[in-house]
Amino acid sequence: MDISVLSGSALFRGFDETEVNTLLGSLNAREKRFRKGAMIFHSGDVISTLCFVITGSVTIESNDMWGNHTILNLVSKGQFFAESYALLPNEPMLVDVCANEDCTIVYLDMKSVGRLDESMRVKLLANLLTITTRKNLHLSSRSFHTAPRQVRGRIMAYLNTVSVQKNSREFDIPFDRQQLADYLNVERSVLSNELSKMQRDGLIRCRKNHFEIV
Amino acid sequence: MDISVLSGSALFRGFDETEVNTLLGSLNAREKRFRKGAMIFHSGDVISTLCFVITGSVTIESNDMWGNHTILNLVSKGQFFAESYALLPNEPMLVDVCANEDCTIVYLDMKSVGRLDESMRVKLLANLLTITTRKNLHLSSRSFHTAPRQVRGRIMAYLNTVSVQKNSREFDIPFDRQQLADYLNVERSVLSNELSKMQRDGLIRCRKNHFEIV
DNA sequence: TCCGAAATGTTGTAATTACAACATACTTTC
DNA sequence: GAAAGTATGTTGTAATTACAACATTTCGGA
Repeated sequence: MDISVLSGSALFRGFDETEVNTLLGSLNAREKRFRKGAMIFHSGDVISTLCFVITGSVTIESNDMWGNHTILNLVSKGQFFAESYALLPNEPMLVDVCANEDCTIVYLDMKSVGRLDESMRVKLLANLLTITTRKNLHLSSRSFHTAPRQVRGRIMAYLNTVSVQKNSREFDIPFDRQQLADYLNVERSVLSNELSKMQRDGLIRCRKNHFEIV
Repeated sequence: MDISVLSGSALFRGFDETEVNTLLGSLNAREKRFRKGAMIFHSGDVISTLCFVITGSVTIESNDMWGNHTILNLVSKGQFFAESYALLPNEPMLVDVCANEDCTIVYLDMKSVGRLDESMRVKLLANLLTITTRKNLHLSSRSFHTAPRQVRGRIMAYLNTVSVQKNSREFDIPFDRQQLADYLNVERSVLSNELSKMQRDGLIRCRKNHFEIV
């Protein structure tokens, strides 16, 4: 198992290499690979493992019975997912998790946290708290992206956020057109159309998933 | 200060009355009252206090420069808010917090957590973790309510959630029409209109904020 | 390089929503 | 209890979006 990415993660901040190895053992760390498009978790699953993305990326999705397909979040290399369900035992998942590309996931069993000695537990809990708190802010950012009533406003809200994150007017986004549409809660064709108009209006330039804000 | 509500809260689970009093001192607990409609925090504020609703309720809102007004969450008596900003120092708030009705708020300074002795800190961190994790699930529930493309779908998604929470087909909701519209991200008049249609179609019955799913 | 599959772009029409304007009902205050 | 103010319901029109159908581009194998 490649522990370099893991030991640099927010969860193990403040732990040295030896401690990380001990923790990985205590938390019964397991690695698993998925092919692009594979389902990692299904809505309704009950889990107790925190998940870490070693390579690739996954999408958190809501798929309801009327065919509405919504992407709530994209989790990329070096980030965690399923914290909520790992830390609240018996809460069935309300979302699906899919491999957005070929990826490697490490599972960490949170039921074992109680058995750690107190000094390790304090540090781990503090790190977990930072992770869930940051995830909170991240989750609400989607609300800002879907808050504008019109498609153009949503696109701009999203692109602005990415631009600020990447600290540049030119950047790649992790979504293809269909995924961006599902994330912004609009029709794919309407999204394509609006992107064309925005280019004609000189607001942006884009080609595939590379964007530039003019 | 009325500590009975506080000591029964998720934050102080596992602490006895004496410990709660000690903690309230260590965390520099302060109480403040607000009139309905008052702004408790503004977007851009930097805070380090966890906030607890003793009486009344508050709304978490996003108000952008184009006049879009969106309600992200309603926090009622016995619940916490601003955890994310309290726990991540120097993160400026992205939302406004408003008094939804006359209310009493207790501020708890999270900068002081590091000074607690270890056994108390572990318990407090574990409780904070539960709070933020639950808040995570709660935040994503709004995504499910706004996922349907059409107004009727959003209304039903929301009413179903409330119905499940209250374990009854008949219940009150905490929003008036304008607020419900802002929460579901639709026009107020369209919402009113759709509610009328749904009553004519025999799906629901409602009067003011009392609803019944038929 | 060619083919087929998948992704993206374009267009037109039907359906839905936004918005404004107004009617009605309910509340609060004096 | 009347008046004023607020909340809710209704309606029509303009604007936007959904949806379907098809054109074009891109990308990976054969």
